[in-house]
Amino acid sequence: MTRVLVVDDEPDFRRALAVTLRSHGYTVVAAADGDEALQLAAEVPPDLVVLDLGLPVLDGIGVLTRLRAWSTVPVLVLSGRSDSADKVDALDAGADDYVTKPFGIDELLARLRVMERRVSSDAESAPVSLGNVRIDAGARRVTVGAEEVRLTPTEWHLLDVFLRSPGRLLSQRELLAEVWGPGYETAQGNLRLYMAQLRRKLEADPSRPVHFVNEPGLGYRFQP
Amino acid sequence: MTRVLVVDDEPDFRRALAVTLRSHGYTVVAAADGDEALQLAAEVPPDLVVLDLGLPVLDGIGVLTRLRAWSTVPVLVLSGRSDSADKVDALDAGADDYVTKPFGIDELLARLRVMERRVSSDAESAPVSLGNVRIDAGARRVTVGAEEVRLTPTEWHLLDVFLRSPGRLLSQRELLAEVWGPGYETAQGNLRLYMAQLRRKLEADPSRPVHFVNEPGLGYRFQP
DNA sequence: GGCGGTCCTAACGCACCCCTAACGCCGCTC
DNA sequence: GAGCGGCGTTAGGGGTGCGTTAGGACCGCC
Repeated sequence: MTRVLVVDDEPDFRRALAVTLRSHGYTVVAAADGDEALQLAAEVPPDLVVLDLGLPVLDGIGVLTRLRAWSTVPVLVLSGRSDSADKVDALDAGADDYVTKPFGIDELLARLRVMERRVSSDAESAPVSLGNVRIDAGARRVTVGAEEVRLTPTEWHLLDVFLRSPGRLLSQRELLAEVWGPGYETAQGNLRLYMAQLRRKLEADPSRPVHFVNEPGLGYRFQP
Repeated sequence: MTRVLVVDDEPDFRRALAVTLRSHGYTVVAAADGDEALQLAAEVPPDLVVLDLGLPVLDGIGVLTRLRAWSTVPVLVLSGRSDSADKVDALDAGADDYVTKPFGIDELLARLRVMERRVSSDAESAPVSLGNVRIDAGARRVTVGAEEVRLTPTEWHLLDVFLRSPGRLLSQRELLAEVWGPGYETAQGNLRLYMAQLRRKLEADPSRPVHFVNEPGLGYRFQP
């Protein structure tokens, strides 16, 4: 299920858009202003973002800039202004698409499908096996041999990030920003703790990790 | 240099667009009809495609469909029709963006930059091969033959600088300033040390370097 | 109110990485 | 052939990052 974050300050418009998106199979999270949007995006990272430019206090470009500091989620910008300079500013600030109000809902849905294609082509979730450890991320289930192992929400969150980029080295900044949200990039002790937890539960010999390897000074790598 | 394939049947428009794109640093290949476009795309795969929908014989949607059979290159569709159904058709057929004529050239360029961002972020993980040594800077991973070689943070940092400018001679001042920061331009012993480390880990015969060559009195050169 | 579970902070060894210094070698200059 | 500067190599000490443990704060549930 694709999760969409809708950011717009007009309650009626926001609600109408949310209803339409839900009727087309999306899971919708709505925010009324920039701060709420950033907070929601950090707590439960969405798959797509629909962002209105005309927000009070923190405007759309501001939201986009701060979001892009740690996230690469596709963002579709909505705006009442069709001025070319506005479009260029938003697109160069990190937006993936720009639609001017009023717009046809069919076009918006089609453009969302384009962004969805890109996301889903990256993420494919099939069960992973490490020796006698089986990880089924979709079903939120881990079994070691015959017996089941329980993971806490934070452990799952961390494991998800690794499953998304197998073999790649993930810097501590990336991991911290992804799991604990932006602003927690300095809580390294936390990351060390949960890496130990994952290893204790998923590695055959936790003191000699094979699948969750640390590269000193760089970060951690998940080896399937 | 980003390669753009421009497909449009109107010679004047095609030429004008090509000139504009070239003046903004793109390498442009132009095609006047669908068959020529597909042939060119197959011969020398472009990084981006700008496709007019109103082509004779094989129309834009047809080109898009055949292209998508084997290529995932980003495609920006141009069209004189602003009808919502046309946009939906093109986007669902595999287009990444849809711009209606007449359009502001600034907007088109901004939208091309968006697609360019995506291509370059994917191509970030393009591994480099030196003999039986494989360097994947994106995944932070180096393998010599079958076994993996670990590099320290400073070694990676230094290697990154070389990978960014292959074949170019880099002065010691440049290297020192880039890796150790400005002010460390005199710590040449340091640089010699880490060059030795890189050679020991990446050269087949470290005492006779082939890829990391010193030019006495000048600096070092990376030969892929 | 008691209790199990989860999450976070702080502190302590230990290993490893980075830097400095010194020495031998080669090629260039005179 | 002697002197010199630049380069490659080795060894050792200081510092930092990592794994680990213990303890307390917070929340939901019985």
